[in-house]
Amino acid sequence: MGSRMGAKNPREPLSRERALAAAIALVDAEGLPALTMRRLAAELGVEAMSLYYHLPGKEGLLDGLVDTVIGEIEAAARRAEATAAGEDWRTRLGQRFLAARTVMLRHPWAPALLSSRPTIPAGVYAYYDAIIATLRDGGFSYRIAHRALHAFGSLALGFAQEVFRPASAGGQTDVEAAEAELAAMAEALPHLTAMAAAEAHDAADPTLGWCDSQIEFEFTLDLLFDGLERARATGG
Amino acid sequence: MGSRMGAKNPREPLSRERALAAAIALVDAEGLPALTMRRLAAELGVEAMSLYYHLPGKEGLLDGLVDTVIGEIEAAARRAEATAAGEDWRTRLGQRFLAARTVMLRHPWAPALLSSRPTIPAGVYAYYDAIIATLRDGGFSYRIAHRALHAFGSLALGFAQEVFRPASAGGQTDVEAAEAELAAMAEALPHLTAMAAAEAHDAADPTLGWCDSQIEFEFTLDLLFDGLERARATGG
DNA sequence: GACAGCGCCTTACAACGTAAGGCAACCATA
DNA sequence: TATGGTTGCCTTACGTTGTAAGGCGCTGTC
Repeated sequence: MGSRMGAKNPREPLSRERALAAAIALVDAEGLPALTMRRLAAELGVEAMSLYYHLPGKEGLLDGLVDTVIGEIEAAARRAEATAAGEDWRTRLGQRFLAARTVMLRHPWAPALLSSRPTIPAGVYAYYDAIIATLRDGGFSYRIAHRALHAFGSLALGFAQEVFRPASAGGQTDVEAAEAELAAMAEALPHLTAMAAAEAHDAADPTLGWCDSQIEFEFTLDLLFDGLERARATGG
Repeated sequence: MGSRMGAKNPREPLSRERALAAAIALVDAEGLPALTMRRLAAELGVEAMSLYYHLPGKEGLLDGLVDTVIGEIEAAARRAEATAAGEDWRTRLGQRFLAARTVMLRHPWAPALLSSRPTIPAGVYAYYDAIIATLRDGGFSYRIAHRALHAFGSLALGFAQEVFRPASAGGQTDVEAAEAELAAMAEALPHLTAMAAAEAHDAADPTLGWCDSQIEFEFTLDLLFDGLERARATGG
């Protein structure tokens, strides 16, 4: 039972970075609710209170997670906009937003966490600053740039708006119940079910899981960009 | 100490409705974190466990809150669209969205609660169904209607995207610290501060609290509606 | 008048975040 | 080399949360 019995790697010394990395791994794997101080500590082979020497409480931990994600987004966006250097404003912005989206898809918990934070993380302001820069570069007034930011909304950070989420996401595969539910839905929500029927990309999938694809994201992007271009032309 | 000593109103008999009403009042007044089972029970002059006879746990309580808000939105939207009957699709939809927004402004906690729910509330589908109906009535294909729903995103439910939230919303009025922070910001975020300076509606307000007005909401609405109209014209 | 059950309460428990303090190992200094 | 402070982790304990289990009084019915 000697402490520090192992030869190499006698438990490397914990740190904010290690804690944050473990937290992200944990949340990626098991979702936000799984992230408790005790659980994270266990994941690091340590007791809960030990975390407090490297992190200012749970709130600070969450702030760290947010900052890390924003950092990833910022990095991805910068790369994306670098490869699109010289292009017009909309392809540059589009690349930026799509890059942000890939990060968000890697961390599905990020939107919920970000929007639950009591204050807007500092990194987000930097991100917005870059957007405004691109818009200004594209010949937009501050006024339209401002409104554009609002219009983009969470889209700018890569949030995918999932209109339809499977009603029972858990391993529920009660077929007859699902069919009954579907029938009831068809009566109560005629237009929605008609749309689903008309739009179902893969016809074999009755779970309404056909949304939130890249297509929708880019459609919205084009919609907004077109609108902004016209707003600029008519002089905002 | 006789129980039931009061003459009239000997504590009317609790019910799901009374509990939900009290919960909404509580959350309106003190925010979501204040809503605990014990606190809500106390507000009703009752013990915590008594709530479980009328509500299926806290999750069920939150579901009830969501349903209530969606109900308010639905009612307001129906009224709005009724007064706009006969108008074209965009004024009808616009009225609907603005009505939803007034409800959301009454319940600032609603967006956070709604987006934190693990499954989309049933009422939302009904709401979307009405939107699709209006779009179809306006001559849109299901495909564009589908994409329109995604493009609207949370806007359809009246969510106001607050790009800027006061960094320290608490009664922090440390003037010199705020000024120092502002100066640092001007250096780190030149475009954003320039925009803020150019856009500040009331010049005396340095807290960046000049966003998220009705104007921005309607601007985005017009942007999207214009775009959709053009998408319809070119045949989606 | 016995009895069923509704409505509320009491008690208790596990899990959470975290305050307070302890203890071993290190490191600089005298 | 002895010593005292600092660092890094642990132990214990507390208050708060949601809620399972069961008790107790009132009310209505046969």
